[in-house]
Amino acid sequence: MARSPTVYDVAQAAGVSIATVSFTFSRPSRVRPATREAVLAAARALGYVPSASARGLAVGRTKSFGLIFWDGSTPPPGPFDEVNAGLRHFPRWVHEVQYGIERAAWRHGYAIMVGDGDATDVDTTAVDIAGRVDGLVLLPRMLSPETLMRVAERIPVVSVTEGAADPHLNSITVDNRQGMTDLVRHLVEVHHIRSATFVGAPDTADYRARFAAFRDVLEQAALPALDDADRPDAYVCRTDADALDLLTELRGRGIRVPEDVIVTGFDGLAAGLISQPTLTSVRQPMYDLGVAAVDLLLNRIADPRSPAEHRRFPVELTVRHSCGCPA
Amino acid sequence: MARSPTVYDVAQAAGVSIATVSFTFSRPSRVRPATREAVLAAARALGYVPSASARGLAVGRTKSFGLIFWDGSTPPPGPFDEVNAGLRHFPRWVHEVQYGIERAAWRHGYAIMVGDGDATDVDTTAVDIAGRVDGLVLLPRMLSPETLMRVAERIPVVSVTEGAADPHLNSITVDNRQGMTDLVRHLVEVHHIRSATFVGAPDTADYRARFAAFRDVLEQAALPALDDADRPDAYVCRTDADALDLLTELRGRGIRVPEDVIVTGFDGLAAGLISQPTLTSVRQPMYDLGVAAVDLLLNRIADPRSPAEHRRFPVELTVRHSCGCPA
DNA sequence: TTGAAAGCGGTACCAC
DNA sequence: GTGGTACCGCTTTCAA
Repeated sequence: MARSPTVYDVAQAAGVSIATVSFTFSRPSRVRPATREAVLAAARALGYVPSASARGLAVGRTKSFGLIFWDGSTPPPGPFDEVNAGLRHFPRWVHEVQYGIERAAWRHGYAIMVGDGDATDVDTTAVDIAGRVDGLVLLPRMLSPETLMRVAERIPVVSVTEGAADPHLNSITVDNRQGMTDLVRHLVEVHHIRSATFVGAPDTADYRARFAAFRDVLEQAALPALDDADRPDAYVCRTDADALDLLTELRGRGIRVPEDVIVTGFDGLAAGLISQPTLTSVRQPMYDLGVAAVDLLLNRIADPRSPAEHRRFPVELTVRHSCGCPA
Repeated sequence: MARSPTVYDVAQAAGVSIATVSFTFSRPSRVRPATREAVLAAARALGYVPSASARGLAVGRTKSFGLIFWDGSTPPPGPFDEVNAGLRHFPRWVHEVQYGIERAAWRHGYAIMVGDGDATDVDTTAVDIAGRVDGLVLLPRMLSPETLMRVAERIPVVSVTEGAADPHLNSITVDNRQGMTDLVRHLVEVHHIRSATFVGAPDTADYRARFAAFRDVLEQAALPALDDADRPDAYVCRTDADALDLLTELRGRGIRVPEDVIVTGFDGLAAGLISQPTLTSVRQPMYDLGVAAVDLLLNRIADPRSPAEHRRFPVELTVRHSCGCPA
């Protein structure tokens, strides 16, 4: 790990100026073939690797987007594979969104810088990452409003699946209301439930929307929303993660799903495909959310004074066995 | 998106020099509380976001690791979710390794920069990413030897699951030989196969090791390794991806698995949990491979003159239904 | 405790 | 077509 060669070293070795070295890489046509060859040969011989920091500083762009990764799950201690049996920790919602972001960014020549949104001080992480990239994707429940504004003033920011409190911020959301409505109607009309309980704290915009839809459908059907004390006909969980946890708990208590009680999730995680029973849920188009996020970022970069965009994606009821439908 | 405030702006607003601003953030104890407050207030008021490019240039480190992502699958066109039904495209081997890398890196305060290894010119991508980070993780089958050496001369590099051709490069491998041996022995001893065919090109070190083990076990048992023309008792695939493709093809031809023929994979993808039939395979500890990769990188950074490390991980036979064992 | 100033490694404008 | 050079924004040594 000797000191890395720089443009200066390459220039000297090739007997040209650093400007010529720079041009050789940025606009090869502007430099005479013979000179170009000499520069490239010198670069190769020295093992020249351009410093992105220097370039970024000079041009003011980094050709990369940042992603503040938010997991929301306590990372498993111990051997991951064992703890993850049943796909409980991977892949989750974020991973699939991230994959969409990555592919979309790569297609446009951007790299992705992923920072830890589960760190104790997310705001610091966010500012740190923001300082390195040309645009930032935020996942739900992340930053303090002040940090958010601070970052958004510097680079384009898109918030995935959190209604934009501030209309100046780009956002991607999903149709939580429609998804939850479809789900609960299915339970009412097909499985004739007489009561239901909503499981999970409605503490983000997404979840509040889901809970509201849940409550509305029950009201329309004149059915009661029971609290945890009673055993309802159905537990409607705010996320798949909640639902999977509940399945485990119910099994421990000897309560059968779906025979004794119905359980449903929301998100469409892979784990719901292999759970016992398989999980009825509402599937979000996670990959596409990620792709759209990059799209908005690129739009803002192409035209910084364009207005903020807000896109809403449809979701899809996925009927499986935990609601009593055939597996 | 006005011009971003810099240390100069903050210094001016706070009535101090840029050195003091810098110290306020890097060594707060070195500056008098009153001064510190003034600087922080100014920074907050201006919405100061430090430029990582400038810092990186100044200190020569970026506190980030690079990952050249290699998928090996043709990215699905069209709506991803539909194409990915059955988890065929996500999550794959790389995704789980990546997750391990990310978590491990974050734990040590490093961000992860992910670049596209499926791009037409991987070498260029690699050099580009290498110029931005303090260490690089390479996934299988990636770079030309020249590029590899060039990059490795500049920053620590660890190659995941590719035997280190060059002993100077850190590497993580898995015990392909043992895994394949266990698998084929299972087929011979439990399912009494009389013949088998290896499916998939043995074009990397990993796969060559698997094929060698496959052949050796058959030889010891005095059994023939048939080529594709004949129908063997078992198709032993070099990867799960190959096996899943084969399952689809066989179903199309009306051939039943495992009744008519056995099919096995290698890797332990999630898709094998929900395939019809579920897939007998050999599971790699992907997450742990990622964690180990970061570990090696950190070791080299802590002591640049320490010798290259090579770690080999055990794998585990995962018996499911496609070999004829009970589902 | 604070400030002045010299880099860090590129880019790109302006001369020649 | 090529070279000289002034930045880009931050860190860090050295003096005050």
